[in-house]
Amino acid sequence: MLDIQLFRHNIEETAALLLKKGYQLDIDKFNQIEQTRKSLQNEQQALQASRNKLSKEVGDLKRNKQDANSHLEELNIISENLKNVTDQFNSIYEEQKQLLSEMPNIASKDVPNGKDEHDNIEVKKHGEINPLNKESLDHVKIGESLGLYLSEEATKIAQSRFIVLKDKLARIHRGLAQMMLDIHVNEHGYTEYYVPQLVNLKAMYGTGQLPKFSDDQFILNDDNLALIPTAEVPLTNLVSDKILKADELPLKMVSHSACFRREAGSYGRDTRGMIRQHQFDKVEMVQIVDPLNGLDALNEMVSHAENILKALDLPYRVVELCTGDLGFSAFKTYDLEVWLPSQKTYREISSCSLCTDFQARRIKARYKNKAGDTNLVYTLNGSGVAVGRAMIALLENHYDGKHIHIPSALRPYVGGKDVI
RNA sequence: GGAGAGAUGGCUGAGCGGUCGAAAGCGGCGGUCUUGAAAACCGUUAAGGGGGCAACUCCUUCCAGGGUUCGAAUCCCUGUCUCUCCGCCA
Repeated sequence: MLDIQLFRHNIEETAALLLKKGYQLDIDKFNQIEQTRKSLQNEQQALQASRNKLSKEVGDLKRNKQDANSHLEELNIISENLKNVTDQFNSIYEEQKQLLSEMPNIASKDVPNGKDEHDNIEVKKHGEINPLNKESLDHVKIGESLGLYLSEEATKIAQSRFIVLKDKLARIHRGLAQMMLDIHVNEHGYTEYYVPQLVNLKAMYGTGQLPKFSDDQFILNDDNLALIPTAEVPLTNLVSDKILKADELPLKMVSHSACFRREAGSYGRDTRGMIRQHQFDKVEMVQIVDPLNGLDALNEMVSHAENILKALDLPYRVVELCTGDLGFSAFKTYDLEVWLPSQKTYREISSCSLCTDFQARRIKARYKNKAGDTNLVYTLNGSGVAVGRAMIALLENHYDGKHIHIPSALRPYVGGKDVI
């Protein structure tokens, strides 16, 4: 959620910033709501003040055994008015809140302008594109030829966009997640968490998945719970309603979880293979930081994700997302894209975002600085990295026609073998 | 699933329908003392919002939502969560 002060003082400028994120603000409507809110609130508070004052006097009179009837009459009138005004205020206040909660975060000034992913800027390339996989077989062919990739079975017991992995492939998948966790914990200073993969709707609202993107979520309406689309949701909400001490920051958390997405808007995209699934595993990093350190933390987080790809010996590039491709809560985002020989292109495998105080305001995550002031924290999240896609990239880049070559960093996690 | 108890500030915890935004302790901050620190002592310290250039001032908040009342942390109802006991169970 954006700071409402942005709309009170610089609504034109704010509207322009929102437009870059693809949100069209109706300035007149907003101003009108704001004005109504203001006058109703003033009226309500004036009535409350006189009610409080008179009620106090009633107490005094009664204690002195004096007559309070004239006060009581006046109070009846005030009560009636107050009830009226309060109803009106509540409804306009709700309307304003609803409006604000559906607005995206604004982008950093230095984020490149653009419409969609084609306007993203490549900022870095790493690794040589010279895969062992000379025929550019895709992961489905490789997995099936090994007899370890069971898509029909998955469809039988679930639906399309689910997968069953068997034996060595399941082992690689598990090993990848464990390797990533160990690197983040041992080398990058994160604390590992195990978190609920169903969360309440308040938590989903807190990180920005609701109310606007309910179509993308699996929601269990009978239980008021949702399957998490990313561990960012439970991890970030860990600090909701908290006032942290300055020296507790930064908080660096990491978790391996399954992620569930309905992929409502992506019919027909990536239907082959396990690029885009309803259920996939991800190792997620979340940082809660002092606002002064937001950008440094973002750069650091990107390097943490990069280290995973380096450890796996995978060619990748880093792109900065343009304004039109930034997520709802993001202020600035870098994606890591890994080379997929079968598609002859780089595909997203990690996304690291600085969300400034956008989520913090929703979840009331604050910290007290040395001077004793209470302020909102900044939140960041990044994949470190998507496990399924890492496995795909590993298969496609390190398959020599017969075996999958295991990078040395991963070997301890898959039984020590250098080929599988 | 059944029975009972509870939810109060950063934390622990007291609280009679009005003098309660709320005792006390811890913690934080400032000071005295000290070469420095600790201890001791003194002071101070909730959050959110409205109005005002400002000094300041007003409103809201004691789990959430309703209700009773001139007035609710306190009384009533509903919900959520926590704890204890019983049942079931990976």
